[in-house]
Amino acid sequence: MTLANQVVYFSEKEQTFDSIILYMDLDAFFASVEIRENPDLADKPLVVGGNPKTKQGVVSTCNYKARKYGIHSGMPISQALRLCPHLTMVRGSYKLYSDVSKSIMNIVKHYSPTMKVAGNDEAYLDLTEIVSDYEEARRLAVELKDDIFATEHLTCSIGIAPTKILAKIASETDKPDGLVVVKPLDITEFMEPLKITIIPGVGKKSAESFSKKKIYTCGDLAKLPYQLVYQKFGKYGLKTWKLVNGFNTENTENKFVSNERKSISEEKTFFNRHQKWEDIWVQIDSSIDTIIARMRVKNMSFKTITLKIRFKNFETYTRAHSLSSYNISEKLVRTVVQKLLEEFENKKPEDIRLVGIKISNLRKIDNNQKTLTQFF
DNA sequence: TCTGGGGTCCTAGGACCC
DNA sequence: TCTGGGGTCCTAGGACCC
Repeated sequence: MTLANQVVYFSEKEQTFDSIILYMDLDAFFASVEIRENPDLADKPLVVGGNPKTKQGVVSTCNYKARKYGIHSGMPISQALRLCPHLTMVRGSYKLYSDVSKSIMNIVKHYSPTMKVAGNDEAYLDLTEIVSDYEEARRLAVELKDDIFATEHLTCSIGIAPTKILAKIASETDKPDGLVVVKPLDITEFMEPLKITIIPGVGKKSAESFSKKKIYTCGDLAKLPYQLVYQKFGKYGLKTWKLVNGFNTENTENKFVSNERKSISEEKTFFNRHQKWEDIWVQIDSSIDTIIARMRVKNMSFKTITLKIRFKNFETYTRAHSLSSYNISEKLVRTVVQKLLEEFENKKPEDIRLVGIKISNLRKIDNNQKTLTQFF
């Protein structure tokens, strides 16, 4: 299809903003909790994650002192140590983080009944029905920050804007302990100087392809004709173009509907690498156990099983099989995984770096239906 | 340089059906 | 001797997020 035939659709909804959204993000969450528990760490560059003894693994979170050295989430520990040899490392107390997170989300909940928790350390609040304007929203945000600090001694950054994505971007521009409000009429001016990578979803690869067209900031993208953007970067590019030009790219009707879980998975990396097939099967069985247990707690059933294998050269394969109907049997998972694994049985088990199991195509088990079948 | 773990979403090709 | 078109489901891989 040629470009001339392509229809680009701008709806009326995209031109209107009728919501006020607050986004809250806890600052360097895991690292901040560690510092709260052990104040001696406060003045040191600190990372949570990885194995301090073997220096394997990656950075999960780091404090702002560590970020000054160029350290960031996802960076290999060995590289972080090269950037900062006197780095302090802790393994992480994930149960504690989860408890603190729950406590904070409980506080946040008081500020609006329409809330969406997005991970351990972030949440969106719909303030549309709660406040009458952006100034009132700002005052509410200050209150929320004080509330969180008084209870949990942690700081957060807040963005307020007419959509979730803009509120998130707003919060990113003033960290830590920031508060940024972007009103509908200020969107394009606000976006213009920001780096294109500030947009959630624009990662390394997208930034690279944008830079080939001399696009580095949101303003660079905004200036281009949308036809060209669509041609070069496709659907996602066009959506990004609309965003930086101040269009509303969000579906306002169901923006706070909490979505059902789509998959449950577990994967494990072998670090010592002397495993035999037996050891790999021990790991697989244990993963199947936890996954099925989690599925049962959620009262769900599955249709698709996926095996993931990564070799030490980082070559990664996924093999999936879908059943003809929904199922809950762990035995069946094992049988299917066994079949899927056959393809790799001529490989050396010690060359395997990671195995993962995933169930997807999930469906809630209908309790009414269950009781009905008891009668018939 | 060495790359965790739990997720979501997107793309592209192929099978199959009407 | 030339093979439509739309929809749906499945698989594999990859980008990205926290």
